[in-house]
Amino acid sequence: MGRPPCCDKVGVKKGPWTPEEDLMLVSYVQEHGPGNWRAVPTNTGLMRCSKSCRLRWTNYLRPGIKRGNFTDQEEKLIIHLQALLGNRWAAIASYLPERTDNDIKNYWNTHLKKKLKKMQAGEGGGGDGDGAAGASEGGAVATAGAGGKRPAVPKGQWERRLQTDIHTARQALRDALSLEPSPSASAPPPAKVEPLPATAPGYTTYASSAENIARLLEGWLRPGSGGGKGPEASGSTSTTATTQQRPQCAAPPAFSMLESWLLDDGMG
DNA sequence: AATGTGTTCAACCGCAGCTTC
DNA sequence: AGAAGCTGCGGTTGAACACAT
Repeated sequence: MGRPPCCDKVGVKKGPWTPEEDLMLVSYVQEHGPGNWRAVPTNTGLMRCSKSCRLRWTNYLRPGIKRGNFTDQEEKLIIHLQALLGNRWAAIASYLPERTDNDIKNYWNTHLKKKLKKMQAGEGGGGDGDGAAGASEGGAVATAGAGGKRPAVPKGQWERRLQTDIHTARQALRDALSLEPSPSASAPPPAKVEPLPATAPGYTTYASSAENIARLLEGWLRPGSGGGKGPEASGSTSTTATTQQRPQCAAPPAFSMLESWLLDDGMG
């Protein structure tokens, strides 16, 4: 088992993707749908390993990805979910369909960790105005299992645990929102973040071209649009098993929708 | 203006689970 | 039933950028 053979091959390109490579990947996925990554380098002529292609697609090129600053609500949701689920970024990302697990992970490591530490220090460890702050360290370990790798939960139990997770997440979100009533419930969804302005930090011409590629796909993405091969196709091609399937290319629901889903008592 | 330090984030690595043969 | 291959995940790294001195 172990590493896919492709990663051992010499001549496999590494490092940042070029716009040309992005274009090749995007057009391939557009034609065949995501999945069967093993075939991508062969069929596209990309000198990348399948893993790299998949990563590039899911983290950057996949349509529907929101880039730029996290909103307060997203931040809050992440904090709570992290406290509940631990470092299971993919699971957390499934609650934020517009964000990638990598993004969330990075945001957690660079912003939220520090923020929570500060908050804890400021509160002298007592108050727990957020509730999640305290749980974020210990709780994470407890839930995520040793080492943070996928928990060794037997099949079936995993599903049940996921349901519990969802339930707990709802509870937490409800708590979070009741602690600090957000305007979003009735107000326009705050999640709509404009593409980074060209002056924004971290914005490069390269990023802009990738974004353009993603934009090109918007039409293809739209359900019912002529293209045909869209998210649905991806759903069918991707592996069937996992119970925590991310809503991969599905047109991302508005954040308020997600909230209402989480808060919806009737479900489950 | 030049240099040093800190921050951010895209990408890589290795492991583990699932599927296929 | 077992081995091999593929995919997905989380941790980590390092280059690029921003800010401070």
